[in-house]
Amino acid sequence: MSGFGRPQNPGTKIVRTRLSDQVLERLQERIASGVLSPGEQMPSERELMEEFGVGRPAVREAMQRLHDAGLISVSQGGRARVNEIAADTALRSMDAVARMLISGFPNYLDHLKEARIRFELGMVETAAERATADDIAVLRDNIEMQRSKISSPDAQEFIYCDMDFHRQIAEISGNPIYAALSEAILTWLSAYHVHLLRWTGNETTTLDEHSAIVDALEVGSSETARDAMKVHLERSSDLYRLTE
Amino acid sequence: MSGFGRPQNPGTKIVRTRLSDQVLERLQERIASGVLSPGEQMPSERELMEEFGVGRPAVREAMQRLHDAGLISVSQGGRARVNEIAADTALRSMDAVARMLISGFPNYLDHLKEARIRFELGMVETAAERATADDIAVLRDNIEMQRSKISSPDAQEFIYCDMDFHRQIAEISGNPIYAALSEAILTWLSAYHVHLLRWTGNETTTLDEHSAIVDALEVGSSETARDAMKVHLERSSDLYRLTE
DNA sequence: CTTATCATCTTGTCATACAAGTTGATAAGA
DNA sequence: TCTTATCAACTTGTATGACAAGATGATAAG
Repeated sequence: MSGFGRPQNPGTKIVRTRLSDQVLERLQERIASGVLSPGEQMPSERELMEEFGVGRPAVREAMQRLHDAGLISVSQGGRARVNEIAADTALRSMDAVARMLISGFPNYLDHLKEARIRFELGMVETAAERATADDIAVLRDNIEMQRSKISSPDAQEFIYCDMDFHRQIAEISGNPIYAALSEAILTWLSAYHVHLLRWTGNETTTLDEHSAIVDALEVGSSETARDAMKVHLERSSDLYRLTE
Repeated sequence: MSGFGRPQNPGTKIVRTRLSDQVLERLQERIASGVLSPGEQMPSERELMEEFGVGRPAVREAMQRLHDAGLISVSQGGRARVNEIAADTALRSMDAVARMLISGFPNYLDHLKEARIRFELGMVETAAERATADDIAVLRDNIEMQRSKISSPDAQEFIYCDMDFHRQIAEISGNPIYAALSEAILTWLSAYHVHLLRWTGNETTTLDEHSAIVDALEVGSSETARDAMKVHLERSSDLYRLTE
């Protein structure tokens, strides 16, 4: 758990930088600095290996890592394209590890649930400060939409509306980090509860709680919104469970 | 922004799965299921290419991606070792993208600052519920340590103590996700303020605010701790700035 | 028993070759 | 002239062989 922001002590062993590391660094620089702007720009592997004076594996591995990080899209036959970077790009790159963490250590699911509650409480406070009349209308529409799905043949439709509700609050907050993080957390949590969740009998309770939250957002009261969200999340939190 | 938790429509175009993708998936399965436990277990590339019936590039690229995700450690000459997975493993894999996001879009620094404040507020509430007498003692020690660094020749020593204070609160919360996220956010933020920060004249104010937070933690009052942390963060927030 | 040497295994890198997909130009047809 | 089909030239995906460089453990010398 040694902080990785610290300047390294002069006694640490030197790191062997592989060629692909250096190529990766150069390419990252170009993308970060905008020399390679989002679109169709990426040079071919042959051009890059000639330019950097390295073999194809070095270039190839660097490109592979850029692809894994979500910075570029590569497809057979065509040149690689630089993606436009966003907050969800970063989170997507840790998706696999996060899933392994949750499935490998069940208590991480509890930690994630706890973090999610705190996160949503903070988010709804921010949303309360910035919600416009249009935002309120969108949320009210969503509630009605969800109400219409109560007796839907596909039970998951109801849950998708629920997720959309929280997604919309994330957008209202105006912070793209919130939006991306909310999306990611919902994805990870839903991977472990969707298929065993019924909600039978709690649908109207959920809708009432959502309405209370929107009411608080409408009058711009952070405290009320936070309290309403807290009630909502702590009740429904029990629905996310690995076993039992 | 299409939700990636949704089941894919049956009309979407099929994905060409590369060989390295399949190898990666198999290896990820083995690590997640514990067949490959943390330690020295990883088979050599030759063994894997023979076992899976693919060429070395496919195996190699898969191993490379495992390395980038932080799941294994590879070194020239020796076999790859499986790392023990933790929350910071996941966050480290998005480090590069996060930095590009902040440096490329300056307003993301503001978004991150906002998110950090909300995050610390939630974290300190949790910490207030769980802090033990020993935890309080550690925090008090840290404050004294930081006080001794006020007139240190190296101004950054003071800041490192400050970061440690927040790091310790993260640990007290008992949630490893908080600890890892706190660490990561501090790292990203400090990359953009450490070198231009003076704090001259504010050192004692900082220490007083820290003391107020610890006092609240000691009596286990979430609300008081939250308020104290809010005062502290909103005052010092102005110190993080790209320009000006 | 300690230490130095070395054979062997490993990953890092390169070069070449071919398969498979994409793209744009060219030629045939309407 | 416009549309369409064909194809040549790129591109990435993959396999193979080769050599360099580091790590490891056994062996031999002291």
